[in-house]
Amino acid sequence: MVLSRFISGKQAEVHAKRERRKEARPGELLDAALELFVEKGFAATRSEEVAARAGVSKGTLFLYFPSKEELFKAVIRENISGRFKEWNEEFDSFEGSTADMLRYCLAIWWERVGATKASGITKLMISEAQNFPDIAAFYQHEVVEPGQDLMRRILQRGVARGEFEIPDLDYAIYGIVAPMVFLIMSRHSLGTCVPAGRMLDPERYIAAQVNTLLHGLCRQPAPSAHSKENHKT
Amino acid sequence: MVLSRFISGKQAEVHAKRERRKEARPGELLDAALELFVEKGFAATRSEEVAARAGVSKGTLFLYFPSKEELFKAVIRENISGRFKEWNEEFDSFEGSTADMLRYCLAIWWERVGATKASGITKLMISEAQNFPDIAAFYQHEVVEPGQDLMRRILQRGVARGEFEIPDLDYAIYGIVAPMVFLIMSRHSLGTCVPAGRMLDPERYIAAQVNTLLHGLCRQPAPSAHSKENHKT
Amino acid sequence: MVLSRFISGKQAEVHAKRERRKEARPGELLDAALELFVEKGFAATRSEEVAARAGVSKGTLFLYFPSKEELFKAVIRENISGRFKEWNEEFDSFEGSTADMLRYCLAIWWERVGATKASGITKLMISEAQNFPDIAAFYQHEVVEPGQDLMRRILQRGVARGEFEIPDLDYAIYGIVAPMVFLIMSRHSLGTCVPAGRMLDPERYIAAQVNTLLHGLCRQPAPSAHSKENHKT
Amino acid sequence: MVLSRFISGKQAEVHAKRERRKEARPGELLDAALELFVEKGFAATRSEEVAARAGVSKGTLFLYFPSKEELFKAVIRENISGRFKEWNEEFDSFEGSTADMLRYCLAIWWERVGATKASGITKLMISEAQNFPDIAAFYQHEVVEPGQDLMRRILQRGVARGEFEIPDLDYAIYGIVAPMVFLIMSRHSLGTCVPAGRMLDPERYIAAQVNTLLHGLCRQPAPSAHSKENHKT
DNA sequence: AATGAATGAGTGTTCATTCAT
DNA sequence: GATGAATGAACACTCATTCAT
Repeated sequence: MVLSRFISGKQAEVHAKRERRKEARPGELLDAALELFVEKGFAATRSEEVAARAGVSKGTLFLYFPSKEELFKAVIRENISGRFKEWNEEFDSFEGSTADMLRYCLAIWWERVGATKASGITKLMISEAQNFPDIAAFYQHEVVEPGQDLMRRILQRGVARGEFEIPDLDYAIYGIVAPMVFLIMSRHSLGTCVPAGRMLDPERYIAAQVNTLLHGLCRQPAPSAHSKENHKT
Repeated sequence: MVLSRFISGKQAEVHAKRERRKEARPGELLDAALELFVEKGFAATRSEEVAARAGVSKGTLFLYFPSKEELFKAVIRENISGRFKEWNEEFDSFEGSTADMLRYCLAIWWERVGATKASGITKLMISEAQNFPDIAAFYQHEVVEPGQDLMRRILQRGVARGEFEIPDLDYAIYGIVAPMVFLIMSRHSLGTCVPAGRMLDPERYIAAQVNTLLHGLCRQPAPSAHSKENHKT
Repeated sequence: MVLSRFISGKQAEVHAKRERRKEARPGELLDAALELFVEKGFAATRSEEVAARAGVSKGTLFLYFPSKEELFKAVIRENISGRFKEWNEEFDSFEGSTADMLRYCLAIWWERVGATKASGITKLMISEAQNFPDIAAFYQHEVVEPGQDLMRRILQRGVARGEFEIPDLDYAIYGIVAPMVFLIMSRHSLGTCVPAGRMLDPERYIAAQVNTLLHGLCRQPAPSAHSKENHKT
Repeated sequence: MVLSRFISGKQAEVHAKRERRKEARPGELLDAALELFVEKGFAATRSEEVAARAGVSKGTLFLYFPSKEELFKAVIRENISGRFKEWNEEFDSFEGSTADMLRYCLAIWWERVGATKASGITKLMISEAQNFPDIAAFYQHEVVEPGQDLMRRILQRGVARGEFEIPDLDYAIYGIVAPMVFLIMSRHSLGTCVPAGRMLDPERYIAAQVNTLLHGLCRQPAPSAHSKENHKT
C-alpha cells in the first residue's frame, strides 16, 4: 500500500511534470522562435534550430504549429498584447505634470517592453513586414496605432494643460516613438557589433531623449519664476 | 575611305554599346539586389529574382559576383559612399546659425540619401547585421561612426557658439539620428502597409522633428528680443 | 506479464528492424557509390543515382555523408581494410615451397579481393588519384606499400631458400603486381566491352601468369632429378 | 612599289603565320584535351580549361569540335595510330632470337608510345571506357587486338623456333601486356603521388620484367653449353 | 575566324514537412 | 504525444554551348 502509493505518487508526479511540460511546449517554442527570428531573420532560421532551442525534436514543432509560417504568425500574435487598454487607464488616472507623465511612460515602457523579449517583435516586424503583409497590417492596427494614439493623447494633454506647445501634433508623436524604436534596433542589431563598452546605456539614453524632447537643444531664455518644469524636476 | 570609316564607326558604336552593357551590368545587378534584399530580406531573395529584375539570366549574375553572399557584400560596399569627407567640408564652411545648419543637413540628407535607394542599406544592415558581422562592423565604422561624428560636431558648434545647451552631448546625437532611421524604416517596412494617405510626408516629418529637436515640446517663456533663433527663421 | 512481454518483444523487433535499416544505410550507400564511381567515374556519377541505387532518396544520402566528396573518401576508407597484417601472418606460417606460396597467395587474393567489389577501388584510385591526392597518398601508404612489401617478402623467402634467382628484386615484385592490376582493369573497364566469350577467365589467367612468372617463357634445359619445383606441382 | 611589296610581304607572312596557327589549332586543342582528360578525367575537365591550355578562347574550341564529347572522341581517334602494320613488317624482317625481339619490341614501344603523350590514351580509355562504349570498342579493335596479335605472333615465333615453351599461349601474352599497362598507369596516376625518388625507372622496370618474363623467378638448373639465351645476352 | 558575354539545363545541397515507429 | 529517419521541392551554383560582335 505504502509502496503502491509511493509508486502512484511518483507516477502522478511524473505525469504532472509531463503535463506541465506539454502545456509549456507551445510557449517554449514561441520563445525560441522569437529569439531566433530576431537574431537571424525568419528565412535564415531553420525549423530544427527552433525545436532544438526549445529542447524538443523537429517533429514536435510541427505537432504544435502546422508550418513555419504559422509559427511566425503565432510568435507575433502571442507577443502583441493588448496592453494598451491598461495603459490608457493609467493615463487617465495620472495626476502629475505631462512632462513627468512622459518620463514615467518611457520608463515603464522600457521596463515592460524595451528590456524584454517583446522588443524583438518590433525588429521582427520591421524586417519581415513585406513578407507577411497581413501580419503587418494586424501589428499596425494592434500595436502601432494604439501606441501612437497613446502618444497623441499624452501630447494633447500637455497642450490642453498649457504645458506643451506643439505646432504639428500628428507628427510630433514620432519624436517619442522614433527614439524608442531606435533603441530597440540598436540593441537587436547593429549595436551588438560595437565593443561592449560602447553599447547604449538604456537609462541614460532615455533620459537624454526625454530631455531633448521636452526642452529642445536651443538654449532657453532665463525661465520666469513660475515655470512648471523647473519646480518638478 | 568613307565606307571604311563608316564601317569602323558602326563597329565602334556597336562595340561601345556592348561595352556599355557589360560595364553597366554589375550596377544593374547591385541595384536589383538592393531593392530585393530590402524588400524581402537576404535569405528570402532568390538569386534568380535578382537576375530577372536586372534583366539577365541566372548564370549572368554569377559571372559578376561569385556568390550570393559576395553580392550582398558588394551591395553594401557599393552604397556606402565616403560622402562624409565632403559633408564635413560643407560643415566647416557653413556660416549661418547652427539651427539652420541642422535644418540644412537634414534637408540634404533627405535629398541625397533618405529619398534614394541608398536608404535601403540602413534597413538591410539592421535586418542582416547578425548574419554578416564583418559587414556590420565595416558599416559601423564607415557609416555609423562618421555620421555620429558629424552630428556631434554640429551639436558642439551649437554649444560653442552659445546657441545650444546640451547636458549629455554624446547621447543627444541620437535625437537627430533616431528620427532619420525611423523615417527610413517607415518607408521601407511597416509604413508601406498603411493606406497611402497615411504614409509619412517626409518634408513635414523632418520639419516637425527639427522643430521638436530645437525647441522641445515644453512651452517656452516669451523670448527676449535678442533671441537668435527668432531672427533667422 | 506474458502480454507485456509480447508487446515489448514486438516493439523490440520493430525497433530492431528500423535500427537495422538505419545502420545498414551507410553501407548500402557506400556499396552503391563504389559501383557507380567505378563504372562511370566520380564526376560523372550523380548523387541522386547513388541514392537511387541504394534505394533511398537524394536527401537521405546527405543525411549520412555531408558531401559527395566525403562520400568518395568514405568509399575508399571503407574498402581499404588492413588485411595485410593477417596476410603477413599467413606468410610466416606457410610451410610449402615459395612457388606454392605464390600460387596460394594469388588464389586467395582473387577470392578475397579480385573477385569482390573491393577490386573496384583499384580502378577508382587509378582514375581519380590526381583529383584526390590526399586519398591517393593514403591508399599508397595503406594498400600499395604493404602489398608490395608482402610481395617482396615472398620473393626474398624464395631467394633465401634457394628456390628463386632474382637479379633485381625491388623491380621483380611488379611481375606479380602488374598482372593482378591488369586483371582488375580488364574486368572493370575495357574488358567489359569485348564479347562475353572473350572475357578473361580469371583462374586460367592467374594460372598462366604464375606459370610464366615462375618458369619464364624460355624453354628450359632438362631439369635435373632433384629440382624442387617438379616434385611439388 | 617597294613599299607595297614590303607590306604585302609582311601581310603574307602574317597571313602565313595565321594559317599555320589556324591549321595547328585542332592539334593544339587535341593535345591540351588529352593532357587534361588524362590528368583529371573527362567529366572533371572543363572545356574552358582545354581552350585555355591551347591558348585560345572558349568559343574557338567549339569552332573545331561540335561538343565536348566529340572532342573526346577526336582525342582518342587522333592518338590511335595504325602503327601496327609497320610494326608487323618490322616483325617479319627481324632476324635475331625471339628473346632479343621481345627486348627490342618493348624498347621501341617505350620510346614511341610509353614515354610519349600517346600513353595517356591508355589511361584515358581505361577510365572512360564505360562512358564511351563505342569508342572503347573501336579502341579494342584498333589497338588492343592488333597489339595482342603482335604479341601472339612473337610468342608463336619463339615456340616455332624452339626457343620458347608456352603451355597457354593465348593467356601468356598478358605477361607482356600487363607490365606495360601497369607502367603507364603508374606514370599517369598513383605513381605521381609517391616521392620523386621512388618513381619507377622505366628502363630498369622494363629490363626487370623482360628478364622475369624470359627466365622466370625459379632458379634454373645449370644451363647446357648451347643455350641460346646465354650466348646472346 | 575568333571572341567572350550570355544562357539555362543540370547538379550538389538544404530544409520544411511527413510519418512509421 | 514524441521522435527522427526519410522525403523531395527548392535553391545556389556550374559549365557546355550559343551567338552577337
